[in-house]
Amino acid sequence: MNDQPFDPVELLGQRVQAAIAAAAPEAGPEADALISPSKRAELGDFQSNAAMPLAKRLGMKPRDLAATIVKKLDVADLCEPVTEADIAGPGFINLRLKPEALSGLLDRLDTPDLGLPAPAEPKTIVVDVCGVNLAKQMHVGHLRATVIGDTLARTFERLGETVIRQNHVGDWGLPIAMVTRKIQIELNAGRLSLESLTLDDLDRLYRAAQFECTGQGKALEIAAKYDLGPKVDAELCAQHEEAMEHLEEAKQTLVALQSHQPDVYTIWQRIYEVTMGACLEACEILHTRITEADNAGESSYAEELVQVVDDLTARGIAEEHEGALLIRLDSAEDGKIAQPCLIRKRDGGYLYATTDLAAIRRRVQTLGADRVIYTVDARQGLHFRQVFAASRKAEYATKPGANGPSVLEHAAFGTVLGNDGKPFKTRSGENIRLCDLLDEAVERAETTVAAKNPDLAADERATIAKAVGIAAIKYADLSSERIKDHVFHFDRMLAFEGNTGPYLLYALVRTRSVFRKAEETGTPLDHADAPILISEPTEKALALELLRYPSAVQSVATLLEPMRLCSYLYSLAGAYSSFYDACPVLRAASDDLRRSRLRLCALTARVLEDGLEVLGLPTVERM
RNA sequence: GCCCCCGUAGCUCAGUUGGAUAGAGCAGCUGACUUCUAAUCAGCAGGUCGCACGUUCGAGUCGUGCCGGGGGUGCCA
Repeated sequence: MNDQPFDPVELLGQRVQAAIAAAAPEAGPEADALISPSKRAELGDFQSNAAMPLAKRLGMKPRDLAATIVKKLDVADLCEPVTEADIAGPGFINLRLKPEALSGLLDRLDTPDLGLPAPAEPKTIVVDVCGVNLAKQMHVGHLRATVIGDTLARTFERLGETVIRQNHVGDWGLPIAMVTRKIQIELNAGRLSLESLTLDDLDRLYRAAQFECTGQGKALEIAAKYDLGPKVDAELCAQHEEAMEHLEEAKQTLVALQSHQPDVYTIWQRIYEVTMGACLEACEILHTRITEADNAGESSYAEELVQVVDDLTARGIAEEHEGALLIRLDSAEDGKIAQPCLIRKRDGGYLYATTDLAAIRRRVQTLGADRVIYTVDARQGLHFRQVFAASRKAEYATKPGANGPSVLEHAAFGTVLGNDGKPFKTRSGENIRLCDLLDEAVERAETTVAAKNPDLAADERATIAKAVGIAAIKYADLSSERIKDHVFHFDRMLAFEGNTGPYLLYALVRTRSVFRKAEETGTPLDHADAPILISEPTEKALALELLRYPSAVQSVATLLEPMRLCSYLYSLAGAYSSFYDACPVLRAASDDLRRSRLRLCALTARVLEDGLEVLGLPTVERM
């Protein structure tokens, strides 16, 4: 009974398609009806643009074809009569829904799943999120990888797919060995204790270790390049030798780490604990569903790298070049890539591409991914093109028994900029700690909440501020196109006006407050099965907006653009605000009208709630 | 050098596979609160869609070439 589409675009699409088939059989069954919401509300609710491209293809006059389509069109149950007068411009066909048809469609949307039924055969989607590194503070880049990744994962969960989040923690390799060694030295010198180790300690020591082991090498190169003289060279050479010694020790530490030698491994475990503790705390504060269970760090692939490289060598996928091992991609069918994918260094060490190949193998072949999505900085673009092509060449991207490779996608995001248009950093060029950023957002939100609503008790105000601050910061990240750089601007995201998280939270609060008020005043609330009456323009606009919800969620999944849902919810919130302003609900002219409007409010509330849940924004009852 | 991304109102951003008069918000201006939360709504003003050709009945959207900004580029991750 509910198998008919409720989405007017789909429904009218079927009818127009049938009309096209009757009007121009030679067009073929694949002819698209090209239905979209009308650009000009005064001309109709929906329009079909099908006649123009089709007429071109068939060598007909578009208006003539449109006239024939209109003649064959059977939409009497849905639309106001469609005549030649509804053909406009070069051949647009304007369609206007009958009010009772519109309320019928809303009835069909108003089900527990809100028009998004679970698929018969769920797909398995792996989403790579977070991208944290051991011993380093999280910053705005991690914010994007975490927030966008989690929202994409939530979207697929909402659509009923099987979702596996993977936190590919950078927890292995030489840089980690360097900091491990550094901490070992500090411990032995009594300057540090494992018990009281903090992420700030780690962050500081990580950079110190980097500097010790590599810092001077670059300086020497520069000195040589600009010929700074023998004294500078000698000085730097001495330091360089020292760095080489440090590096050598770090390599030994790496070997010790790889063989799980207890004294070193214990330190590594503690580093892991401290870093991941902070990371998971941030994930929780950010209202994501990322947990410890999603951890699948580089260290978890350590044992697999030898197998992978042996396998690739044995099958001739990888070849040796000047002592290094690489996979050539310049003849690959799926996009030639000039730069080969390097999987083993001359010194025998593995690279991050090696780990990523092992990760694709596990994700597709063991976890069974039909689609793997990487929410990672756009600057990694070439790397992922290489790794994706290499894994397809090696058939690691193909599920056992499958015909072709699973879909591998880099959901690339741009850089977060400061007000000056340069990457978002402190004046001295340091990364700003994510936890400080979140604290500041919540603090600022609390100030505003206190100003707007001074009557709130302190604890409720704190709860609201937390939700508003986090919603603001997340929404700012989700509401523009992923690939574009975006400017981080506290005042704008927390302004509570315009296209912001707080505005959406407020819209939801307003839908809820109607029901609270109704209860307070003893107004009857029996609206569940009330017939929806569409009379006022703002009611109609709201109804049309509500019907777009399922396709908005779908488009996030297709395009991997949470912005689609943000725009939709913003537009829905706007439609609701206009409706709320123009149409009295509790004081409506009749009981029927009040019940109809209450039902519209309830449906709006459910769609808003559901949409905010998909985005992963926390909500509140009052603001 | 080669490759990728971005360029739309003063600012921040939308603009579905090419469709009607390029849309929001902020800032500016004008109205609306003894009223279901004004954190709102209704309206005004604001544009050489980086530039130039091309394809098309039709280009912000597709193609080519420039200009400007950013990023990447086989032994870091």
